[in-house]
Amino acid sequence: MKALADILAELSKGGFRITRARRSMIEVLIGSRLPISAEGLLASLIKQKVPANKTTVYRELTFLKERRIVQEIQFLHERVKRYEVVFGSHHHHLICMGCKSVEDVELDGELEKYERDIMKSRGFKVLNHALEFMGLCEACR
Amino acid sequence: MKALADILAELSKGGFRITRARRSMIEVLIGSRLPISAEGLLASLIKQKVPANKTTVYRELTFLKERRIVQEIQFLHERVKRYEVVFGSHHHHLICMGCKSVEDVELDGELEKYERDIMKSRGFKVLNHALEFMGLCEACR
DNA sequence: CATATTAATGCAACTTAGTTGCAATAGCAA
DNA sequence: TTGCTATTGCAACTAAGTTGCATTAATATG
Ligand SMILES: [Mn+2]
Ligand SMILES: [Mn+2]
Ligand SMILES: [Zn+2]
Ligand SMILES: [Zn+2]
Repeated sequence: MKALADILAELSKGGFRITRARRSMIEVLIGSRLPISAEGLLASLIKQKVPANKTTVYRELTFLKERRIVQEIQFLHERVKRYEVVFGSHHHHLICMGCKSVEDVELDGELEKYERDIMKSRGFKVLNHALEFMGLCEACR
Repeated sequence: MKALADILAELSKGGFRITRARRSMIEVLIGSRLPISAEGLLASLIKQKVPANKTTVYRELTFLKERRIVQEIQFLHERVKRYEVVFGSHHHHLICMGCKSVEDVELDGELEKYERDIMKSRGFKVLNHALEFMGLCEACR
């Protein structure tokens, strides 16, 4: 779990400014348990009395994506994009259709086996993948 | 691979009308190698001199989805939805980042093992999943 | 064939999610 | 304190899809 101070220091070193909006957005992203949408992020800022604007939010998300500080996620059953802080390792999501909660899962070592099979049998070189599981969490079953 | 005549017969039996637009849309969907977008579908119809309209295309796609004749696919790297005729079995896609081609892959027996693991270790019951692989096809490597 | 019923269509106006140009503002190094 | 320029806000725009409503056209029936 990346700390706010580290991220800010890294940006500062890169010649970028630490504005109120930037700091607050990163705070909200770090504090958000489930991946958050641009709209949700904006609502969070406004609730915290941080003056912010739709355009700023989208531009800042683009900025943070470019720097690999956040990653964009498109859940299959939603039209909006969501964003989460990039942790060390690549992971996937378990999405509860009951309560809409989202949990992380890691199972990449195993997927790599498929990717080798795909290479062998089809000549297709997998560089990336997207996987999400929809279902019911323990509480909702 | 489902045949046009079968689909039309089934719809006719259900009390639905076989219109020029409906027939042509199903034809285009059957004939399209890679999943096609609403816009692409409309362009196809117009090229074939089938009078059609954006609204009709979207409404027909909704109709065909409800009847499980086509399925909607959201590729992660695109904003538009795509549609393909539903073949017998559930499958996934290999998307070439070079030439944008799309190939089908089936590997579901194996994913079920993960889903059982997820159930055991997290109490999360997987009901559905989405998986796509991005990379380079044989020709583009 | 003629005709009634109603499924399907076309148009325009609307919505949602995100983008862009540009002038104004504000971090921060000096 | 000041200058440079990164960042912001606003309004206008775009892309993808949706909706209400009046009109048209499949098709069942006589
Ligand atoms: Mn996550
Ligand atoms: Mn397919
Ligand atoms: Zn739940
Ligand atoms: Zn290719």
